[in-house]
Amino acid sequence: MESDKLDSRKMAILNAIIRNYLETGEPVGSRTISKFTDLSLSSATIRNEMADLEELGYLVQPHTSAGRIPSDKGYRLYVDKMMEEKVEEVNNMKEVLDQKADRIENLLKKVAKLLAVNTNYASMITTPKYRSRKLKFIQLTNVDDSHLLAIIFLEGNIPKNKVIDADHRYEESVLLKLNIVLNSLLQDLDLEEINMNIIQKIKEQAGEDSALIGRVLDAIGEAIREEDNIEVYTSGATNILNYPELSGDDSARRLLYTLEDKQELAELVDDKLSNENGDNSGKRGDIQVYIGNETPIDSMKNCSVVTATYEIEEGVYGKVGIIGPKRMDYDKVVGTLKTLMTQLDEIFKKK
Amino acid sequence: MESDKLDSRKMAILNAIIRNYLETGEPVGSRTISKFTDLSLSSATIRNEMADLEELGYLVQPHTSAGRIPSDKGYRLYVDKMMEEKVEEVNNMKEVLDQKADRIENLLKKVAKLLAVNTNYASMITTPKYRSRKLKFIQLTNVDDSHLLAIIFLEGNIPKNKVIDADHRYEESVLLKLNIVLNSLLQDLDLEEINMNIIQKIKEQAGEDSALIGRVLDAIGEAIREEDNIEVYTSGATNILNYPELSGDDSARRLLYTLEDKQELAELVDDKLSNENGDNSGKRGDIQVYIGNETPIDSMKNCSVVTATYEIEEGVYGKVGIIGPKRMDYDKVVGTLKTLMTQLDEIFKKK
DNA sequence: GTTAGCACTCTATTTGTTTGAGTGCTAACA
DNA sequence: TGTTAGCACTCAAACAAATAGAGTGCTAAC
Repeated sequence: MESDKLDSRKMAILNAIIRNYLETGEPVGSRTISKFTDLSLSSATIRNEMADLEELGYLVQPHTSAGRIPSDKGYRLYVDKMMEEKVEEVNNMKEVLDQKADRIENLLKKVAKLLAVNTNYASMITTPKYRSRKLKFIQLTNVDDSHLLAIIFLEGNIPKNKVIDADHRYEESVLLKLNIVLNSLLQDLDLEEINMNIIQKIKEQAGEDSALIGRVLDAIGEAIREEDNIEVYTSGATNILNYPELSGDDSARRLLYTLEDKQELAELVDDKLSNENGDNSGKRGDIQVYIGNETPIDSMKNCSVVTATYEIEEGVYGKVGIIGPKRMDYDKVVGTLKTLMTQLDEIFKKK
Repeated sequence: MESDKLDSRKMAILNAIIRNYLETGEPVGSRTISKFTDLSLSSATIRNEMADLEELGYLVQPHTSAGRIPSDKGYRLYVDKMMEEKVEEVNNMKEVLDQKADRIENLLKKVAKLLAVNTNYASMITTPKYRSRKLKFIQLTNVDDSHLLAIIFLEGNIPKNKVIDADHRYEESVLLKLNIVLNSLLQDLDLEEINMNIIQKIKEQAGEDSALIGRVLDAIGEAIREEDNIEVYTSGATNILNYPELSGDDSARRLLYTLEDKQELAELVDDKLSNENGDNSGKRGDIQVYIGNETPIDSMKNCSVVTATYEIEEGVYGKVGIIGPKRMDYDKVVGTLKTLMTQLDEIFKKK
């Protein structure tokens, strides 16, 4: 039994086969490789080598009289050892990202679209995940006779508005007092730290207006939870339909379905793609490639998924991903993501 | 030449054909109708009638030796004259709509999903369109040494936050003064009414802080424009793939594409579906049915689109739509939309 | 006006045939 | 011993012909 290590000729042949298949999408035969490469070997020799490569699990034959196509293992080897990382120019990246995006959401949506347009695959991007948001600052203001507005600033300078029902109009002086009480006791706390003890203190200090406090705390809770909720934006989902190997069976349908239900997708991505902090993932700038069955998301088992982690500030990460057929242009996708990461880094540092 | 008016037997036959076709999706033949109805006519007679109906343009024959299917004109007659409007129960509607939805967006998203799940077609819903938003109230607050927060209340009690760059920290008293100036001069104005004249006045009264005023006004402009922007939420787009008559050619692909690009879709819906205020549309509770080519949106020409207009408050409308194959279950869809409209009305009145 | 009957049309399905790409194996070669 | 030419073999895809079945239109009789 041969060792699992491939000699350089086998490597060259495998490389040629995969490159050819990525381009054409057709099973590639011995004759093609014989001409296509400068190894100057006859098709017969290639055939022997191909048979070996198949036995070793790097290639697969769709049927007896067809050429070979790469197996997942083959792709894996290609991605790990053979891929040439060229730096990818990304069309319009500069213009798109330089537009002022007041809200991070809008920036993320743009990024997703940019990726989809540039690669012709589907893309997705999550909002960044904070460990747990802390309250930075809260302010109550009169709106009308029966409503107050709570402006809630969370860690990361994110303002949230919550309208609160009130039984009557509050005097400015009362609001001022409440604001001071709330801020002095709640500042820099996250949800877990706001316990009964603290709540009790606030209510005491608030005196007769303690009824309102409950509603204010609810509003804070809501605001924090909302912001903690990871969201996912996708783009180019319909690009998937361009790849016959996916639209043939109902892979494409299932994939589109997953991409459409953002709620579920967010959970999947959060659970499955971000979870493996142990090994290689999670470090900024790193790119992960999931090939076929390696993908932890069921409906993407017939695809490859390439993800990257962006860092918006110390310790606050989000995920970007590109989903395409297994025969995706890995060089390009990885290059594109790397370029994007660099650009995003610059943008976030500036802030 | 016969009159275009159909006698009651022709009506009955056409009705039977359409109903049958809606169910099965297969061209329906004379024999089927002969048995299916209680007209007790032989297939030969039906055949003669069918030939007439075809000549009159209500039916179409895909090919010589096939049964007939309804033409757009046939569907139109069906929708106008034959449809039986049963009141549709909508699954879970109560539960879903009763959940407190603090933001109108969330309610709309839920409605879209509800419709898609209940009908098995695709659904879309726009945010309501205000004529032009007026400013109700603005308040500036210190955030830190180089930023202010502008809380901008628009007509309809919509709070918007804008963070404004500041060169230094402003004294509370200064902010108080600015707030008063801004509110006294800008209250209840829309974008068009905020003209150079007014801007000049504000700057005068603001004195040395007039530099800031420009940025504040920009923020107001942005807030109003953002809120004026119609957005569209969709759901169940992938349901489209369940209908072979659409996924056969690339209708489905084009439709999915349209539904994915919310930006473009919003414009289309706004332009084309809301535009015809002249005739029947736009009145609350009215249902419009666009069959095939009647649809003003290109990528939906092979579909039928059923829309309704909801009213969130006096004069403020939005559109809901259901997109499905031409052989959609019109009775059900119209019924569902009507039920929904009633429910929404209740919700909005409560507010 | 209605209907039975029949010839006719056209699609969809099946079956068989051909073509061509590609393989594996063997035997000869350097 | 590794490489190659040659050949028999396999299989999917493309094409063609045959068949079955659903449905029609028309005619003639009721």
